[in-house]
Amino acid sequence: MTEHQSAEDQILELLQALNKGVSPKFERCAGISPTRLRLLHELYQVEEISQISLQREIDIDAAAVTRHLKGLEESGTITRRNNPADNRVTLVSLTPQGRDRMHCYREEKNRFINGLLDGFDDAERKRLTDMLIRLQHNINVM
Amino acid sequence: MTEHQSAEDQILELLQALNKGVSPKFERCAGISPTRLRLLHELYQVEEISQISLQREIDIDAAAVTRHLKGLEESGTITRRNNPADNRVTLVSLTPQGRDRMHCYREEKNRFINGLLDGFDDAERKRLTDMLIRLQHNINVM
DNA sequence: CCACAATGGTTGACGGGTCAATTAAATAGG
DNA sequence: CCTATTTAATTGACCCGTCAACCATTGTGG
Repeated sequence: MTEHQSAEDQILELLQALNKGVSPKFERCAGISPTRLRLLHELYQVEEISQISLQREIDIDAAAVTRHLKGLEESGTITRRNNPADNRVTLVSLTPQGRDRMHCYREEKNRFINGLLDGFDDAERKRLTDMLIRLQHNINVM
Repeated sequence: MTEHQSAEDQILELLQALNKGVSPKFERCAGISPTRLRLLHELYQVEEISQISLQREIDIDAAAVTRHLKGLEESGTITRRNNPADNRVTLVSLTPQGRDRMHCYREEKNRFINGLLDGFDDAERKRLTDMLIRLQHNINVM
């Protein structure tokens, strides 16, 4: 059967290899893990947000959110308090230092992305984005 | 500064989301994790191979290799023995049952990839592959 | 009003990857 | 030859994600 497998085959492995490369490199460049930066990015655009909303934005497990926030709280990047109107929810917000740090992070992130997309013109960036979206869609319907 | 960030920004998150989707879905479809299948795939094309060569092919940590092989050995998929010519290296090979199982796995993998690339014609598949390779390259030189 | 569901969050255990330290074997060089 | 270095593999500790169990709180319907 499909013996020209190599071409398509490669794509799966490329995706895996790519991700294996991207995250550590990003962390080394930006000084923060991609996931944590996404958390902070959400917080940055908002005064205060419940943990559950945060989780739904970021789309990772609630347990992972809890643990990241615990770390970020200890490092003085965020604060948490109970929602007086509903004692189940905890509200999260950036501390002033957290907001400060975001400026560096954003720059590093832009630098990183530009490096990653080096040699891609606008049209290619768009094509790449479209393809990734289509792949994502295909996975979702599987 | 870069305020049209959204386009490029998206790519990082798309890559992350994609990988988050691909691995579990693959495992659910194929009944084995992508990494383990890659290990078995290497073993499939060879009579016997040292752990270190295997590791270099797959490009994961030696510790991870050890643990995967331990699991695969317990499930009767592979066997290991010492290289009599060099007692440091252990030689790994598929058991007959392991070879059998690979037939199913390969089919499932092809099915999965076809699903993933649904709607991509040959030209697009090639373009995608090329782009992924370029991204990988960009990361490596960062 | 009260029992029962639903919701938000935390915790523990597990899989999968990393790195660092350790062990055993082989190889080199004085 | 014997020490010193390199090499292959293993182990332990850690990070990050998942799932499942649990707790507290809130909402709901008889």
